[in-house]
Amino acid sequence: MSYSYNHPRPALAVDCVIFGFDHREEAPELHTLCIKRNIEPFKGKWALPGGFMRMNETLDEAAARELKEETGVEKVYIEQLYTFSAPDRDPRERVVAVAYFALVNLEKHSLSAGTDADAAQWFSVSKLPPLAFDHKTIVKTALERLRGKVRYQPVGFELLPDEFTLSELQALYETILERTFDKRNFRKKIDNYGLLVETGGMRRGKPNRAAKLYRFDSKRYKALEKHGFIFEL
Amino acid sequence: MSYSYNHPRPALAVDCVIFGFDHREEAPELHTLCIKRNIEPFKGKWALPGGFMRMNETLDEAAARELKEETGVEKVYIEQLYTFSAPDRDPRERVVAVAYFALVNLEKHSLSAGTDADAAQWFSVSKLPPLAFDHKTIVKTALERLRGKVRYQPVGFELLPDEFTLSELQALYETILERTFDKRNFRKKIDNYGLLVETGGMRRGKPNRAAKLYRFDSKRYKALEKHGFIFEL
DNA sequence: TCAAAAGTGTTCTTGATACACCCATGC
DNA sequence: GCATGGGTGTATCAAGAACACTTTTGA
Repeated sequence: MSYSYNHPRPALAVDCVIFGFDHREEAPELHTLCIKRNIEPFKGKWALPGGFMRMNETLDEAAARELKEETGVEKVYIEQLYTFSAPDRDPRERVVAVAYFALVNLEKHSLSAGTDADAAQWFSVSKLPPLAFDHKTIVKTALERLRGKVRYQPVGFELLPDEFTLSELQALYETILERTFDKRNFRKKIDNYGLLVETGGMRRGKPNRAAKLYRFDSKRYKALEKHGFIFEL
Repeated sequence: MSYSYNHPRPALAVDCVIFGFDHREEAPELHTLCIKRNIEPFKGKWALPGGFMRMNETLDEAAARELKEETGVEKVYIEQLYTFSAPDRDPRERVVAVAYFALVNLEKHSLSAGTDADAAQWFSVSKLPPLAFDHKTIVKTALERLRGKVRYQPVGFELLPDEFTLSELQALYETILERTFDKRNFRKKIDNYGLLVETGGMRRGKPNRAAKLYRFDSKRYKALEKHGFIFEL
């Protein structure tokens, strides 16, 4: 290969912050999927899944590929977050990392495909273990972005099962935004948008009244969005 | 230099979208500063200022450095935008570009330092010339980001002189958001935030009533921000 | 004295907030 | 039958929208 430009080249990595939400806990919380490194540097430490971009793929493709290879997660919401470039972020040489964040339904991805339990694990974001490289900073940045984004775009639904109850949705927003909502007002607001449809199913199994299940009407949202509609919570 | 990793390495460039606002036109508009390329590829075409990251600097530093070197612009608001990685975005070889956007006061930077008039030029964003590489996409992405950002963060002030009139501020928001505001309601809202202070000066010179000048109280904003205050327009 | 933009209040409508009780279910 | 969360309505308050005239200035 001959280079037309003659410049020093950093290695270029992608790293993924995968957010999952556990709505079944008493104290629901956001979780992040980490993998245990089995090579140096930081061998044995927890880190974000990631790897190096190939020369024939885009960063988006690299992020999706690494996500699948390292955690089995695929076909989920994923978005470029930020590019981290501190010269010493990798102890061995210059590596620039393009970070992504993904939103997944934790139930669907509760650890199975291609990873043994010791190699990948969900951590609640408030109890992260020490992470390799600058991955703690990356997670923090991702959290801030998620908090900002969730307020004016309906991305929260990506973290829930296809069918969910209004209480689950409310718990999700309360967790991410670190505040509480009045139940009646929350339901009223969601209702007004007309973006949820009852599926007919009910969430049973707990010793209390069964809850109606809803799904997010993304077709309707896309239609509204084109006419300048802005989801805001 | 010995490499610990053995991976193909793309060249890594930074490109800057510099936004300026001309409030003196009858039809005020956002402008972008472009430079004429004097090397291949795309020699003679207009392009965003930019260049390659060095191995001992961060991307932020590279962006600020290129901005200054190529346009003389320095000490302005600048923020990382997005990283572009289409494999064929540079016709010669793989170059990944980390895009930044800067907000400047157009009057202060109306082309002088270190650039001849043929080498750098402001274009209104609705009348951009054909741009090199994928720079058109980059400008489009920057515009979308600016539009989103301006609604909930007081970044618009970066585009105005230190002292500005309320009409200028209103024209700025109307231009960026492509809508109109009622003059009285706009002033009321801005007033309620208490983030503008009268400087005592007046904008004179036109055959109409002189307008009071204001400046943005960024100290007060930072204080409010810490208490969870959110600017929103 | 004229044209052009600055400046200013009130009414109405809409959305946000606050608040408390009955209902269905599994154990 | 009891503990647990599901589900609902109304009154008040604050913010947003609609709307028109007088003032100051330079030419």
